[in-house]
Amino acid sequence: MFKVSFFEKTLEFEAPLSVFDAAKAAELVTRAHIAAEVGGTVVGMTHLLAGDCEVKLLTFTDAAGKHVFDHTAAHILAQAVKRLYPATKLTIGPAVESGFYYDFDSDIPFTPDVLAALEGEMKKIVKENLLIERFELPREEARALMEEKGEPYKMQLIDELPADAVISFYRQGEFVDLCAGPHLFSTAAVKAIKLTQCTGAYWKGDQKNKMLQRVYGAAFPSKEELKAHLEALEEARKRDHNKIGRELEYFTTVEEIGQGLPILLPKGSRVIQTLQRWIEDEEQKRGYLLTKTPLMAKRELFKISGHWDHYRDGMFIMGDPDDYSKECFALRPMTCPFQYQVFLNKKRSYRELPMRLGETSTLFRNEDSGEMHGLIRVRQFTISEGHLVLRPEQLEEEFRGCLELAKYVLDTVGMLENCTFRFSQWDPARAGIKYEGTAEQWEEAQRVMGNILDNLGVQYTIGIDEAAFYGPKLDIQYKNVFGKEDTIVTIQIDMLLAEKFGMEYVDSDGQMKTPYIIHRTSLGCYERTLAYLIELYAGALPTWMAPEQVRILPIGDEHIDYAYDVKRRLAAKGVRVEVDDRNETIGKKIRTTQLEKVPYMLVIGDNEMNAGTVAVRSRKEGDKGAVTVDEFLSDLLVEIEEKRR
RNA sequence: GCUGCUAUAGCUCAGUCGGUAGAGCACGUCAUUGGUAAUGACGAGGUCAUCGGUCCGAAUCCGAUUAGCAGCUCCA
Repeated sequence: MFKVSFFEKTLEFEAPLSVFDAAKAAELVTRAHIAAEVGGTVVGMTHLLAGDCEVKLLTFTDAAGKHVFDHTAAHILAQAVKRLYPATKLTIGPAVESGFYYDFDSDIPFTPDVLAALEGEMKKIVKENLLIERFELPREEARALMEEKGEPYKMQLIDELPADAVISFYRQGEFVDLCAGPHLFSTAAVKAIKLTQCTGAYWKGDQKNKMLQRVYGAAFPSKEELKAHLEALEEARKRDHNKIGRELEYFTTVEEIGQGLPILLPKGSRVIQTLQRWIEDEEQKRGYLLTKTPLMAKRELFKISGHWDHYRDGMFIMGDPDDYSKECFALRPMTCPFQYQVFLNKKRSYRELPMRLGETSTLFRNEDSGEMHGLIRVRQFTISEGHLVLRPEQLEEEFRGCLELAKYVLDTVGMLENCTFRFSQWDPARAGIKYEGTAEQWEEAQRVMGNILDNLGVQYTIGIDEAAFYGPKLDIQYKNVFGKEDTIVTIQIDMLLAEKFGMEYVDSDGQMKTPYIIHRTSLGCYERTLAYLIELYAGALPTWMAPEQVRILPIGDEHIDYAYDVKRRLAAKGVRVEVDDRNETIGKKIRTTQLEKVPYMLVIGDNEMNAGTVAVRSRKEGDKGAVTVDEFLSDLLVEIEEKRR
């Protein structure tokens, strides 16, 4: 006898039975139940229960249930590929957030036509209602089976499994795949499938390995859900900064200037200027000293910093890097070695620390040609850079200050809700290759940083092998409208570079000490942040940062002079305002294209003139009726000052 | 850098079998209309991304380059 608890009710059984049968006995199972969680492990409905356990039934709406569903969809894809292109070699095919993918090694390119054919074959497989069975084999037999099926990648995967691993397979019809599972009961539940794209991906994610063909897809229990998913994707595309950022004239690119070198048009420039002035002022309030350092330096500087050894491929170098009879310059990829010179300018006392240095810093990185993307990944960008030179006991307090500033800044622009924190650590296996310094130094820096993060109550994930070459980082990750993640802000502890540059201060006991350094940004890089703001607000930026805050619309020729008078009054207070007099007498037929991107519109006509007012139309609140210009202006200035969203 | 796709007017796109280029919107002029997504007429705009090849002839076929997109790898 054993007990199976379904939370709602508990039953007792004598003989082992499947989750499905147990749930059926409990009268809990429906068609929607596609998997289960038994004692915290996700299993299929055919999983045998033989002892006391707690069972939670899963549907597609549970993340774990969707995962099982998508994984089965990936197997159906692989089966379809093997039917239509038997020579294809299978590799791996997991479920991912956006659905699933499967990587294939095939000589035939999977063009859109091929994907359509595969989709058709997948539908057949679903109709065939193939039962999905799990079986386990000892290592040698597992290997032999994969050899017989002609699957070298699967053989390699088997060889790499730990000695005590259970080697399981799943069979559906004629198709067998090495897989840990779990899976659906049958192929029939996967009612709606869309193969979205085919791209390249390296085997095991290693650039040195063969490039495979990755087919992405999405699958749902019903056609309606698939349709809704595809429509949501379409909506996200409408917010794509790379599309609307160009349409709304924030930026453009020019073939002759080159990849990753966007032109910021007047609107984009104005937004960035607004952000930059705000950040510089905010940092000044918080005790930062402003610096302005060169955009380039001789190779010798980067040799000291270590960039020459660790970052040379990512730098733009002018001159022959190997000819030491001549000068060789490089554009700066980072600000650190330049800003350190500010500290090194004279002998420093402990009384001067913490020294907080801030700079709006333009950097140059020679990214690989396939990496560039709109304003998000570029070769020249400007960052709200800063370095804090500290006594050891100031580390925690200053780190907290940096984190508070970053959170305040991200919260103000509205991005904090979509942020997560990542504690980026080194990988000891790459010591001396990617990372400088000793294991002791790294362990110490990471211990200190871990303590600080825990003391501050920061919820973070750990990213192994995500550190900088000189130290661990706290990366603030931003998730965009497509669900893609990028680092927006980073705060790093550096125990190495101060020593390399000979940075020292005289401590209270008269001894020379090496300071700690925090590298940090507050708003990250302006171009990338602008891109995310455009997406976040679908181009309709909050008033305080909008490139055009007010548009004045005179109705009739006789009001044009007054419209310009109102414009002068607003502009004198720093308001970004335009008059639209292009259709001065058109009246009814005023073009309103893109007007929804401007926070306020002032309509000037006879009614308003008689009352000495303007008719205010707010993007957010609609028609606000007639108010005097002074009232409108004072409310507007308060809204801008408060940086309301 | 890698795999796949793409490039025709400022934008969105037609252009069949290889025979010297087309629409709508936008833009300009004139006329017309007094309140929030589209008045009418006329006009201007393209070395079909660039370079090379095949051909009597290339927007169209082939190759290279450049740029853009998706993904991989890398990264703020």
